Amino acid sequence: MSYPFKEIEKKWQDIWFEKKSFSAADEGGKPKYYALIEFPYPSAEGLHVGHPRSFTAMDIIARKRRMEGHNVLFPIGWDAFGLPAENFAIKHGVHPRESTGRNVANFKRQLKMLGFSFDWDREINTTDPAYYKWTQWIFQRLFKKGLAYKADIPINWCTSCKVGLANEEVINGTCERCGSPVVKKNKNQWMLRITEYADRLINDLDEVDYLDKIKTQQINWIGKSYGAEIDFSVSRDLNIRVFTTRPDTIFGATYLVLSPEHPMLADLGRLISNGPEVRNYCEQAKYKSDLERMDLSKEKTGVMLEGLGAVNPATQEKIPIWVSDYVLMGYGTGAIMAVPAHDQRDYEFAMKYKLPVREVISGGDISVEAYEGDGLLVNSGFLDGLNVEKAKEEIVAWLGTHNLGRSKINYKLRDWVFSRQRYWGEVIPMVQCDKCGWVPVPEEELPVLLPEVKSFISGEDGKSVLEGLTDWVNTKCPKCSGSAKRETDTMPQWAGSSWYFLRYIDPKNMSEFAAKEKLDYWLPVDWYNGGMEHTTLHLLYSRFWHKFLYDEGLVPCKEPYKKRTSHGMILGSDGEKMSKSRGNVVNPDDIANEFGADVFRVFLMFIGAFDLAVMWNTEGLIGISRFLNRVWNTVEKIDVNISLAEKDLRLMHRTIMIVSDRIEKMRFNTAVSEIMSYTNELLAMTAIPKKMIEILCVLLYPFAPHMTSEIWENAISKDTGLMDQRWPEYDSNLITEENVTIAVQVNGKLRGTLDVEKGMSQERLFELVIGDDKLSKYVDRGKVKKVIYVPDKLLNIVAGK
RNA sequence: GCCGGAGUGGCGGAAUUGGCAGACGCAAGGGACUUAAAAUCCCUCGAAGCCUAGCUUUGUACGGGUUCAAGUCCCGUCUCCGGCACCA
Repeated sequence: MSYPFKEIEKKWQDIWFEKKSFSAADEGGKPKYYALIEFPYPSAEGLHVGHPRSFTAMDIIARKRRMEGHNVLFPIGWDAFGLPAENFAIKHGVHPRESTGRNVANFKRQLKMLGFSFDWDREINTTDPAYYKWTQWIFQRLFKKGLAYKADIPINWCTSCKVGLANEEVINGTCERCGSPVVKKNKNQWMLRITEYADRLINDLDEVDYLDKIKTQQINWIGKSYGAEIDFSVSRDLNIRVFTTRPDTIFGATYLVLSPEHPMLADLGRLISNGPEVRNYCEQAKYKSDLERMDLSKEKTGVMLEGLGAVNPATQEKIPIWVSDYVLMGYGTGAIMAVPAHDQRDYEFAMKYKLPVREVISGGDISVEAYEGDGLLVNSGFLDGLNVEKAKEEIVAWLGTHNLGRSKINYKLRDWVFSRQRYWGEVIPMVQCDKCGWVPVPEEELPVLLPEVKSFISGEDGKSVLEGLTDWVNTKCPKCSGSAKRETDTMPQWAGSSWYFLRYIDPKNMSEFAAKEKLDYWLPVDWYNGGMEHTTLHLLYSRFWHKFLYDEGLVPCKEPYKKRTSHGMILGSDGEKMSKSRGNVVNPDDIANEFGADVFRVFLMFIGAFDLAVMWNTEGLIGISRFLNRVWNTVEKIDVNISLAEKDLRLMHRTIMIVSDRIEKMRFNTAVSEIMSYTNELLAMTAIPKKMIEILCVLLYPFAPHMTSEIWENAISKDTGLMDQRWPEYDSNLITEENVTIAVQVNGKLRGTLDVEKGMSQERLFELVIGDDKLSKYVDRGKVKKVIYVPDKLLNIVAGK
């Protein structure tokens, strides 16, 4: 008979909710512990099974920490601004506030149904004016410190969403959300100077405990590289400045290449004989989508600036200047010195346009491909005979003394495009005055509320909904009271999520984003788990904001998250990403209804290694369901009169050790299998000492809190609740068996096992082998060359033939 | 192309630092209980072979190597997944 999970789960959820069992106090004698999961976007589809995978994991940590005597903060909220709600509004005319509200209610129901130990008193919502007031406030502080600025730059423009995208939202030249091609478009945008923090975002990774691959991703995304800027003279008063990481190859620089967007092209136009051709090429580059421009397989294209040349400062040779879209304006200086012998991209370009290739590093075969490795310098004047590293130093010094160049560090990381031409986001709290320029809306007027609108459809020309609200847009300058216009761009979804973990600390504070004493108490986040897909952008952005707030003296620590882990995705049973169109979506409601929340939770932890992607397979649920029923049935065998035998103690302590360890290492699948084995052992007994059931309840409680709480109440104690129990410590004297099984090998081959007492000597063991009927036949005593003994584990007898 | 990660029975997956490969679970087969079924419980379960109470050989993507001993370490190859991608 299966246990009545419906009643039990409802009962305990009500108790927890009514008693506020998981509300965190902002002080107290206990050590604090801040466990964080990524707050979800409340989509119309409801909870994805990937959410409870992460939530259950951190819920296990949170519940275990409470039992270990910590004051635990485990909060939840809603990252509720964003495109889907707005797209829904465009389609159905429903205000995003309304649809978002509905979705939040549904998510809440689902999360409660799964029994997560969230502190519901601290629930936050990024679309709540009381929340976004502070998002706007932080933006203004960034502005006041010169870290937010407007720039007229080519942005990524999604042709379908009609919205500017951050570089990070462009996937292979297409829009991350809708997959449409992305083109360049000039737009005056708010930018955040994240590049100013690039070094600190790399260096401070030393202080935190993130998975190595997460650190690597952060470092690679920032993309720091060391090189030099070098000036190539074009005419008496014109220089082209290039950035290169290989200044050592300067003697092999046989031409220069400018990006089609390079500002200098306007000036150079007058000096060249093929101006129209060049202009035409640049125009075309502009209208190419990123998809086309980034297609690596395509042949490189370019146009030479005819009648013009630059002087290679090392060789004094006059070399041609080209324009090509393989050089990007957004990196370095937007101009390069091309060294075809030692850069594959330059090599391909030189081959196509029959440009000279000059070897300056020996070691490769430049008739086949560019050689990018190390070697001795040749054809390089005073650098000849040096290796690459030494030559770099020499040439940079030489360029410096002749005032032709200097060493320079560059980053792949660009400043953060912070503007969106959208309705459903935080209004950027700025006003533009003809006289005073950009002026922040006075702090006491924050938040700038998102105005009500009738239609959510943006203009054909990419004009946003807010731009159409003339009454709202026209306002007075806070400084001079002259006529001024409000900013109509809104913030990206990354804004609200860049600081939400701070608001949890003091969610209802009306006068500050969070009180200092509370921040001092709770920060940093002790453990933050989330999806691998957020380990570059969200993590980088929120670290950037946090560092800024630290510089402002508003938070007590440099890094927001002490420890960061990531869970793998849950794929459909077909091994594909779950999606409506594939029809492979699993609805948590169905699972909870049929099997119960506890089975669902334990199953999610059992399904596979936590950090790897797993396929959903419904069959496995039956195994977990049986397991929990078996646990439920253990109480029938409780015998309060029998005491613990030594072997029971050993089993218990071993299990405590392994389960504790596996939880901390997030190897939940093996923690569960260990509890299963323990349960199997218990059920094999004719009578079970009560203590052993107690331990079973405690160890399983973080995974299956409802049913273990019920068992505890029914069979262990009515007075003290399970959640108030102490997480057990193990006795290291009791974790090993007294008797051990030794694997006996002859010449590395397993020939049998021997059960002996612990700590037996090699000599005695060897005699036992010789005396053993089954084993002795493999060993010819006279021919034994060597015996290898791993105490209490293995004996390997090496013998000649 | 570059940077990560993975490849183990019919399936999901175990195997702290090299030390009994296949824990735990699913599926399957057999048995008990039952009028029957479901549920539950017990047994078997990588492959091949043989003189079949057992024994032998073989086996962790593929090919080499190191070692008394390799799923684990080293070299090379293939496949899959994730991230980045003309970043000079």
